[in-house]
Amino acid sequence: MEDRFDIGSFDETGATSAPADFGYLDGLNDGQRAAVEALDGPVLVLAGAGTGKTRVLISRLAHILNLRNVRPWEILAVTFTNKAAAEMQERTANIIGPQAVEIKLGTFHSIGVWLLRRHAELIGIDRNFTILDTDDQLRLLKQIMTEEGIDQKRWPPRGLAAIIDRWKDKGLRADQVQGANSSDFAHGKAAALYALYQERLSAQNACDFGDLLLHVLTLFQRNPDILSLYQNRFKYILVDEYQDTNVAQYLLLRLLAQTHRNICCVGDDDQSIYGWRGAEVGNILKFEDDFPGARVIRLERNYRSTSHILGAASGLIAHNESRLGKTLFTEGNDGELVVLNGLWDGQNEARWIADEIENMQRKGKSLQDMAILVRASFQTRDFEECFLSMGIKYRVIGGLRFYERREIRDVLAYLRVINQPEDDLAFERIYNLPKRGLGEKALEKLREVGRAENLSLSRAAKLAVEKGLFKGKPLAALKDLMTCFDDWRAQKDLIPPDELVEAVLEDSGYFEMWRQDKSLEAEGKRENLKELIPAVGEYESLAQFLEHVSLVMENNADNSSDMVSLMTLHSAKGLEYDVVFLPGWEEGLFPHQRALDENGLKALEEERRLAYVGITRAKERCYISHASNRRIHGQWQSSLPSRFIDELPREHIADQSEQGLYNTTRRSEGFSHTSWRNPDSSHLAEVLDNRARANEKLIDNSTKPVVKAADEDGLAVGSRIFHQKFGYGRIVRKDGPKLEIAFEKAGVKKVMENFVQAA
DNA sequence: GGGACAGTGTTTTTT
DNA sequence: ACACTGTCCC
Repeated sequence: MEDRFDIGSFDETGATSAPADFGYLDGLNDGQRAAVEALDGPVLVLAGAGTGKTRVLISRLAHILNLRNVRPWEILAVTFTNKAAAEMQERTANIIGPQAVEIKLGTFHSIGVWLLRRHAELIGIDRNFTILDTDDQLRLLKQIMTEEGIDQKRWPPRGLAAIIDRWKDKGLRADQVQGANSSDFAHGKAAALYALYQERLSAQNACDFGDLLLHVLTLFQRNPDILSLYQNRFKYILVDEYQDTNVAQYLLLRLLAQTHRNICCVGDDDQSIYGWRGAEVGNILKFEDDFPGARVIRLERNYRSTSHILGAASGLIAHNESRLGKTLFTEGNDGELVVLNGLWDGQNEARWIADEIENMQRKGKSLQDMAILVRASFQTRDFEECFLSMGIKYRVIGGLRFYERREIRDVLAYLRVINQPEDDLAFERIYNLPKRGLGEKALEKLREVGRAENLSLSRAAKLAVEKGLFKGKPLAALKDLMTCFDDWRAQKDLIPPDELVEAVLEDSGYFEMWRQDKSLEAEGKRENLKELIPAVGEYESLAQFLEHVSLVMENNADNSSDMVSLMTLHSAKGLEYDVVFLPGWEEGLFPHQRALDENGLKALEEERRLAYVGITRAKERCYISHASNRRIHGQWQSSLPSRFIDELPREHIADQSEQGLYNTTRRSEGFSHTSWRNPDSSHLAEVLDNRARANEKLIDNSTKPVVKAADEDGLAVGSRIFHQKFGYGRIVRKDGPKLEIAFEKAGVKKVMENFVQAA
């Protein structure tokens, strides 16, 4: 497949000879049609949620091939996820036939790898370089920090990883951040550590994910001849989810589009939810400046949701200030109001949702058309417990992927060393796994040899054995391991990759290790290992398999049986369900306190977009809920309804909340919003002020004590109490351990007995 | 080299 | 609460 795309070798003779079929244009609305037909020049398609964006992209691909003298491989189509790429590939093939596979279509990263493997030598690495994932990246950084004597308690390696990632997202190489004030990490050593890290990566012939883009950028910037090859080749460029591009990706696109200027970016600024990992909404906001003369086409007709759902979502997102602004409309029916409910705690919330699910199921709705979308993954737990006990089938989407499991990563490390002897990280992972009596000392010796001879660990190991630097048990162990590697490498291109993996599992003693292990999880690990073999068998070579693994960490979601889906809001982007439940709309959780602490108003807007993404996933019914009490990190916490609830237009909402549990305006001075004082959040400050003022009123008429018989703890209706979070208040109602309390500052709330003390 | 213990940090996630 | 890390000691 690789070299079919070789520059210069392709056929320039003309466009498709078959008579053009324009069937894909049928049924497009005006906006969609305009977006499909505006073939030349820069085009920005602002495609709101559910407006048929993918259909437009695919029709556009077909239209280009039909009308312009262009071969499929002269079109570049970029997506963010493999899933999106696969979907586009498939749907395009349905329209234009087998030539669809010749379109250069993939994720930014897979296209980066493709380019890098062709021109690796120009940026100083070998074409069979290894792609490191986050885990390897972190281990390498830890090593470097240890060597540099940096206190990893004070400066967590994760922090450094994030700093470097953000630099790479911005398209900044180590030499471009020297002396950057960007970070006082480890007393300003971040830039130097970044440089060291890059040195180590090249020495190991490895790239991290950021490099897959940054190296290509460097390649293009330093080799104008290479750049122009691709500038000429790619006559049409299409970009999906443009709002998620980071600066490096944007720079790459801008370079590539320079010659033909036929670039079409499709995105929705209101669905930009990845700012925290370097995405720049700015890219979409300033498209017209970057590509002068750009046509901007808005897709505003929503085909997905009922008008109440759309109304609720639009009303909410209208509270964001930095947006291009779209007005989505639907010609579908009103449908049901968006249901809002406030509940006592997380369990009740789960129970209520479970009941609703069962109701709907009884009315004939299938489970696979329903989803529960949460802000943070720990929230799925209450639901899992509840569904398990009620016998509702569910599946959790996201979480640990197959290739991230420890036992799989261990085997992958073996395979990586076989494939690429320079891969020290992989070598370190397995040189003593299973235990073969090689410890820290042995590794240190190998490192020394490696440094002296400028060799990688696995090469140094071989040399050390030959030179007789080891004795006794370590010698035998190392010798044995080296013989194994020699054998495996010799066989690597002679036997199919699955057989090689089997050999590795047996010869290395790795599988045996789990056979010996009598612990509960060992069986599962063995199962996973066995599952790995046929998976590898699907590839032609070991190298191909490894590349697939590092780029396509697939979420093998089993779509076969009827289950409710549970996932985070982030992973729900791009999906749709008839019925969507959005639990946990509480201050602190959603919007997430930590996001607000770190990024203030900017984060608040991103959280709001996340809420918007959530609501717009729903086609027919949407349920939003919040709980007054929730256990977070083992600690019970009371919380207020999310400010996003206040922002939902009432005309689209059916509030089912119990009286007293839910009041929009219960915020006041002195608690919950103390932790973020952003000077430029005046708008916010105003909102908070309004809420506080409303609270004053509420307190006045809610503090009438009604005295009843005293309880054994002295907690009776009418008694004055103190609560950690809400301050002083008076009990107005009591139901076992559940108290309803009129707080002096916080308004009326339901609280558990054990959270208050008599005052 | 492994087991016991203390300490720590718990948003989101793709590539 | 809980899971994961690092450290200490045998």
